[in-house]
Amino acid sequence: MKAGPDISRVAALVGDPARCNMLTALMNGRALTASELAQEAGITPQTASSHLAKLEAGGLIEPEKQGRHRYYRLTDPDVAGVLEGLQGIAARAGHMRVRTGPKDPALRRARICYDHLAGDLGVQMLDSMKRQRLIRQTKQTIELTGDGKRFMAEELQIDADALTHPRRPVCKACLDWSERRHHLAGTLGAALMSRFTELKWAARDATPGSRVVNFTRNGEKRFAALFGADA
Amino acid sequence: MKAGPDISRVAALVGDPARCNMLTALMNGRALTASELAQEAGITPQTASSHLAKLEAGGLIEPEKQGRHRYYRLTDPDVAGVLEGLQGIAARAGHMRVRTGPKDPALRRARICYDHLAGDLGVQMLDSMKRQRLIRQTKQTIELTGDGKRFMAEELQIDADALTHPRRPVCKACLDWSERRHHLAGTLGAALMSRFTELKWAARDATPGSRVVNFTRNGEKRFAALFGADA
DNA sequence: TTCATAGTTCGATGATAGCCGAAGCATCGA
DNA sequence: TCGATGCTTCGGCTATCATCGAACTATGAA
Repeated sequence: MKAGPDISRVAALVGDPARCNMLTALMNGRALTASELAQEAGITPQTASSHLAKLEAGGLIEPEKQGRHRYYRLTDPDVAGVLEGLQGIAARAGHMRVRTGPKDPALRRARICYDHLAGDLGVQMLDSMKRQRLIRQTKQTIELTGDGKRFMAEELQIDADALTHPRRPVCKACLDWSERRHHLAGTLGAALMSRFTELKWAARDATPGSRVVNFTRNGEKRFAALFGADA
Repeated sequence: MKAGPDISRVAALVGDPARCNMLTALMNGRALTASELAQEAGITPQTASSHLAKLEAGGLIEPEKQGRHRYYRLTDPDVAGVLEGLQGIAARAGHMRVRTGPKDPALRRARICYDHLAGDLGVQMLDSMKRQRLIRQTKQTIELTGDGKRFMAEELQIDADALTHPRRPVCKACLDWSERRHHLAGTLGAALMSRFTELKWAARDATPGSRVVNFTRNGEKRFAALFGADA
């Protein structure tokens, strides 16, 4: 028996399916209202209120009052990091949630994972980048090559050297749950996603809280030209 | 309701106090028998057996049969990483375990966290570096100063400019659970640890899987000269 | 003021899951 | 072969906690 932070209390908070759904819904970084979170978790507002109070007391989420709404967001990127870590472990153990309701092909195809592109297209992009030797990935490391830097600058006007960040790696392999393979996270992953948005190749779905990313017809073509299966 | 890795199942495993005690006991990297873990968690062997089966099914621990004993260890450094992350969040929220009795003082004093120094000495080092203005840390950022670069080059023959890595920041503040304060991670943290090893100031404990770091008498003196409380 | 919406508090209920005693395997030593 | 030890399975007890209906507070709109 050792002294230390009481992990189990925090973990128990995440351990309830309803609360976990709420947290997962917040992983895209946006703040959601209590009602939205209740719906997301499939529970009544009363129950949600109780859960939200517990999550707040546990330091996992922070409220922000705005009019008669109460917006909640994850306290901290560290919280999102732990949740991602749990996702990785769960995926490896083969514990996937059973899909209920209509399966959402749009969500499988392209969605936001925190701030970068995930889903079929996200995985496809990283695959293509490796095939084109823009990114080199070994078992332990993943990094942008010289070719990759040039490519980012010429094709997408992204200055890779400007992406270094003290608390975040430029490239990070993020396990994609729908594909069970990696897609690209890190500051480069985020930069790519925001460039796609700026170029109006893609936009986040208008539905509040949705993580779906819709590509325009033109955007899909330009994306395929750079990162298509034959590129 | 979305599909995805079932975080809540994994989190619920950690969320039970008894199981959490077991996992914490395994965090030093050593493998323990079922009985030892039962005692560690303060429960009977029957109950422990049930918990261990669940943890194994959840992919958090792995058994190794040896005679009539069954040794368990954490599946993976990733698991330890998630546990450390949870510890950080719990510590920040002020949720500390009440049970005291520092069973492994060596682990508290100096241990490996991934590839860098953690524990009392790790925290002390970062503190000292900030006091000497080798590192500047704001709420959001942490970076090496000019003085810091010179110090690294002159005192430890570490070329800070060579430490830039596409996937990893040079400096990163990592929350230390035993001290509830930050220690230094990132490529610089790793470089320092490997330099200490090269200089034979410190070595990882010989026990397989152990995370304890043992400083030599001379190493401790040299370390204190650079990063001591009065330096 | 009056109504509507967002959110919370309270109390009762019911299911889940941790817990242990007892008994059952499996392995080791003699 | 026998007994001792380590561990697991089974069954029943109990406590916890998620859940919802109903009632309450607070903000905003008409």
